Amino acid sequence: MPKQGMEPKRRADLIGAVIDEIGEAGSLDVTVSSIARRAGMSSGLAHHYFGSKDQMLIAAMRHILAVFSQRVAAGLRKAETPYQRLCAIIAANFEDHVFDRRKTSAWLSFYALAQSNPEARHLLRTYQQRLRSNLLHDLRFICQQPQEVEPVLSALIDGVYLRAALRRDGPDPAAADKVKTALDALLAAHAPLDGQSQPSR
Amino acid sequence: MPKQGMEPKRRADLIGAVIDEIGEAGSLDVTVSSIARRAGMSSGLAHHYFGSKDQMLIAAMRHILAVFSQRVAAGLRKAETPYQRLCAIIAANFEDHVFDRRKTSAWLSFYALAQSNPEARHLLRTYQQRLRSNLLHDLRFICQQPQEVEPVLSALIDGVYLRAALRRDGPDPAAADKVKTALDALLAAHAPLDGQSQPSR
DNA sequence: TTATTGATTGACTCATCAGTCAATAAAAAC
DNA sequence: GTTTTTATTGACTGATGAGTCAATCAATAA
Repeated sequence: MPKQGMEPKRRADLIGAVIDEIGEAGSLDVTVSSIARRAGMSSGLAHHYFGSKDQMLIAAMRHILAVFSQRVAAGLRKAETPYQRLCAIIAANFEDHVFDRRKTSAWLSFYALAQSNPEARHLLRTYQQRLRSNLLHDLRFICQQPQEVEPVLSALIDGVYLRAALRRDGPDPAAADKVKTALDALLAAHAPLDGQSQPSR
Repeated sequence: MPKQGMEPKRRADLIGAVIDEIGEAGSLDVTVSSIARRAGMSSGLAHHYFGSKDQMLIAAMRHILAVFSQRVAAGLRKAETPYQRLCAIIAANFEDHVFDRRKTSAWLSFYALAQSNPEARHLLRTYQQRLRSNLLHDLRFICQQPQEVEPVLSALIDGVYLRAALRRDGPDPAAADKVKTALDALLAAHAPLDGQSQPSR
């Protein structure tokens, strides 16, 4: 069995297993053994590659974040106007790739983890900053007080995500629309710079 | 020492200690012994009164919720117009009584707990339903699509709370304002029934 | 006084689990 | 063919912690 170059595959398998286990258990109370078993290896090997359980959790969090970033980037590439770009960012949060039960469940647990684990907290902050700068970039074009609108939009995205994740019945098709409802209202209230960039469909 | 009628005080002390411990640890990984020690009694006694650790956690959650409800009710009593009532509901979420570090920290952990513990999930749902019906009651007076606006407002409150709680530096005075910003924008966009009930200050 | 009840302790049991380690096996390098 | 490197196992250790329980103690009721 022992072939060379196993490391990347094993790491990937373990990360997948971490997400599955957390998603299924609905908490971080999962054992290294169960994770390893699910990934088809011994607990010793899991430790061999990740060093500690915490490192596995962090790696899983980082992975979810990476997939998410990738989806945002893909969405942005297709968008043309600032308004479309904003919609793309919003949509990315609730896309099926991102919003599957295992991942949302894990994500909620990571919120809790961020309170006690500095590395997890740092990752969360990174996510938040990226979201903020993405939103601000486009808001500047179509809104007079981007600084006021951005925090509202960010919080709303997280709130809608949180609630949908807690409901636990898969992707909510209306989720992104709720955010857009608010976005439109906020844009209307915070006078756009001119008429052209309005909800250009 | 053994006096009669200790139960209510001991239960209250334990609940306080649970919140303190979770707040300090930033996670549900707190031991019954440490909770009991903080509350000034033995671990055996803690079990005597609550039966299990989970029951202590649930009791603490219920307590936080009860305090919150009470603060909402107090706020509502002082409000007169529907708009003022909405503001009171929003403000209650970020009041100092409610938004102290120990409690927000515990609350985040409860979000995670709700994923695996049915009783915790039920409590959360109760909170959400109460919030919804409170908001809807007043939105009906000053908004044409209360059904559309309510979920946005609810999610926004949770999102702002979540983010402020994660930041971990005490009450954020601007938190409630963020929600009100959105509320005003939403009200403006979803045409109020008439002119009178507008942001009547 | 005596019996009963509720409060209280802390030692004990039992289980769980993270992390270690020595041993093995296969591939690759020489 | 021998050596080195890497993958891999699973038994083991040490620690921790939830929940139990028998025993004690004091107040109250009889």
